Amino acid sequence: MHDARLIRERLDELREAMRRRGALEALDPQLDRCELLERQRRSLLQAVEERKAARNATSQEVARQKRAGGDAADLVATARALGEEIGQLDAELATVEREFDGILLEIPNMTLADVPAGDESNNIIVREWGTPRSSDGVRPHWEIAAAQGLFDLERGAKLSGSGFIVYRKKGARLVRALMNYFVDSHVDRHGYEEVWAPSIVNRSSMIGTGQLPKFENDAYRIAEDDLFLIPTAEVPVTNLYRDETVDGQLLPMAFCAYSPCFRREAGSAGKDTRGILRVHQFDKVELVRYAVPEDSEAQLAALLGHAEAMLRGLGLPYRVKLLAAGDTGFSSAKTYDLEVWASGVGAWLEVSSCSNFTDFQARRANIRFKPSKTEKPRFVHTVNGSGLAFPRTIAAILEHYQRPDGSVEVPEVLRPYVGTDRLV
RNA sequence: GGACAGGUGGCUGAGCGGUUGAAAGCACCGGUCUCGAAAACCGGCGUACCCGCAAGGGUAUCGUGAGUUCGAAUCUCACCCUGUCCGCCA
Repeated sequence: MHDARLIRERLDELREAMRRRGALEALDPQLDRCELLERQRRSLLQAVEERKAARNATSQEVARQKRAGGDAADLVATARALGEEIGQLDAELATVEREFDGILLEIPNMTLADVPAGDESNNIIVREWGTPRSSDGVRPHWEIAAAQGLFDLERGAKLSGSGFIVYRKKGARLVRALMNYFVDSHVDRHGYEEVWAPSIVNRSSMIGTGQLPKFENDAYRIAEDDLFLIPTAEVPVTNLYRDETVDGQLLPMAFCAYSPCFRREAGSAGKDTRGILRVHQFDKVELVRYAVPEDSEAQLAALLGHAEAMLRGLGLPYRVKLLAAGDTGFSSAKTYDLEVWASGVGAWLEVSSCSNFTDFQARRANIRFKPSKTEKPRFVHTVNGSGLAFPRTIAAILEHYQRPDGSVEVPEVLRPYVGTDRLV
């Protein structure tokens, strides 16, 4: 969420930011409306506060006179009249604020200066690592998996519906291996605090990180309790310090959490849905960092490096893509996608999305820090990214490491976890 | 799920419906003292928003939301959360 002052003082800047996202046309009427509401809000606020001040003074006078044994009937009448006015003005103010906040909650973050403007055709490949394997003679992961019995899509569909997978045998083992390899690496080598958080969160948490209110349809909701299945561990982990002020000396803070992720993927049927590329439930290890504003870009670079280290460790060729403003997520100010090369599918698959959210989430979730004993609290910057998402990583492994005999070589770093050097 | 108890400022902890933004203590900040520190003493010390160039002024805030009242931390209702006990259970 943006600072309401932005609407009053830097609306042009906000407009330009929306233009860079290609969202200005859609949002311009809302911004105009916001500007009007902001003015109305202030004038109503002044009017109502003036009357409240008068009422407070009158009430004090009533108290004084009653103590003196007097009759304050006329004062009480004045105060009551003020009270009625206040009631009306307060109601108007509430209406204006509700609409204002409603709009503000649905305006995306402003991207940083070095993010290219425009749609995804303006994305920039920042770097590539490794040598993509030729697709010649490489079978797609779903064929290999079927041959080896690694996952069971049919029975997943029977249990839950399409888009739910049952991993079996070495497939299941591979999931567990990735979980341990990723978490161990980030905790032991990259200095993250290990976190194991709830997979179900409340509405406030979802608003805090920006999933709500705009994207409620994308989440699984437990209506009875108004709770949501998390689409990523980013939600519970970022919200750990919601409505808190942390000691500035503790920044940066770094958290690493494995979690299942649940996504309705409403409206995305048919898009990259083959095999395990887009499913309703998958597993992911998430990295989250809290930073001092001046340091958030450095923290993003560090986090990106930690995610990249996983792909290098696995020996999977990948590239780093800086997303253009129009391709950058709602809450993000800057995002790098990590894409792994899947030779069987013949495509680059997104396995991580590393973002700097600046103070956008912190303002929503009210996460602040005190720079020093004497300074006022400021909003932290939040940074996060996958390190990594499992299904596409598994797809890439199966394809990159497949051998002519149909078996799959287990990446060196996973062998201790998988227990073998070949999936047969 | 049931029965009690309780939610006050960074912490502990007072608070007859009327100068209570809220006693007191601790913590913290500034100062005096000291070679320095501690102790002692003096002063300060929440947050958000509005008006104002500023000085300053105003409003709100005692779990959340409604309500009663001229006036609510104090009364009423609903909800949320915490603790204890019972039930159930991996």
